[in-house]
Amino acid sequence: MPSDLPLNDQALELVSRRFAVLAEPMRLRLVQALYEGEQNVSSLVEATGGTQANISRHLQTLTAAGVLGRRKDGLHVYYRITDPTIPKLCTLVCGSLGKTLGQQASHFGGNT
Amino acid sequence: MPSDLPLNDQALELVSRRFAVLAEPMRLRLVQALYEGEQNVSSLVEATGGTQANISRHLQTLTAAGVLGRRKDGLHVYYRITDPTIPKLCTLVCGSLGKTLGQQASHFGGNT
DNA sequence: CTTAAATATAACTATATGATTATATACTTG
DNA sequence: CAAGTATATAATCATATAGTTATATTTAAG
Repeated sequence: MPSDLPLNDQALELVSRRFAVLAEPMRLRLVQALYEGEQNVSSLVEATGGTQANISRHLQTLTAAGVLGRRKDGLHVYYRITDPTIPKLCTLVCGSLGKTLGQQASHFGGNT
Repeated sequence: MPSDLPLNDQALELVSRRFAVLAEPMRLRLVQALYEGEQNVSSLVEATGGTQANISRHLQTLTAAGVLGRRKDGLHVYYRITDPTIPKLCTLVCGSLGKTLGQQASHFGGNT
């Protein structure tokens, strides 16, 4: 827990950038696909339905932000989630949206 | 906790939009300022150092997203945090960044 | 060394949005 | 109703970035 609020300008910039990384549907799709474990780029392209170039760019964004890690094995490059807070963040947001939207969002709350 | 992953396209859109709302330093500054309790626009303008028009726009964005609530009292409009997950989200991100950045981020971890 | 496959990068376009300036709206007081 | 204050909105500009297409890089195999 941050001990001395308010955060200074640099800190706010970093926090907002972290949120921005998660503010794209395709990147969330990639993160989701990696919940089960590491996957190479081709698998992720197939899993997400994106183009190879676009997926590669998003993977780089996620990796640069420290969200994902990269492992190279021959021709293939495997990505994995390295920041353990990512699933927690997504879960928190899903829960919040589930409450806000109520039954319209059956994919969030699991409160059937 | 989401019971049936992966989230569909609409859900991903909503989650990413929620993250996007928090992906701006000025909006985080507003949220921070409201940690202590509700404040009117003038106070928030002063607290954040922004212009009145810009603050008003950001407050509208945050309110439309369900992050803030609005209460009108005469000439003044008071905003408050209504989504209890917001502080938790920020705390999670701060903690994560604190670990990643180490001592460079004395404003995150409070680990002095 | 050549070919092929997996991944990354560059160049470009389109779109979204943050900041600013000016103006409008809403409310209070006299 | 007139004047003043608090807040919101409109119009505009500048910038960031997601997606696409084409090409480059890396590695393995023959």
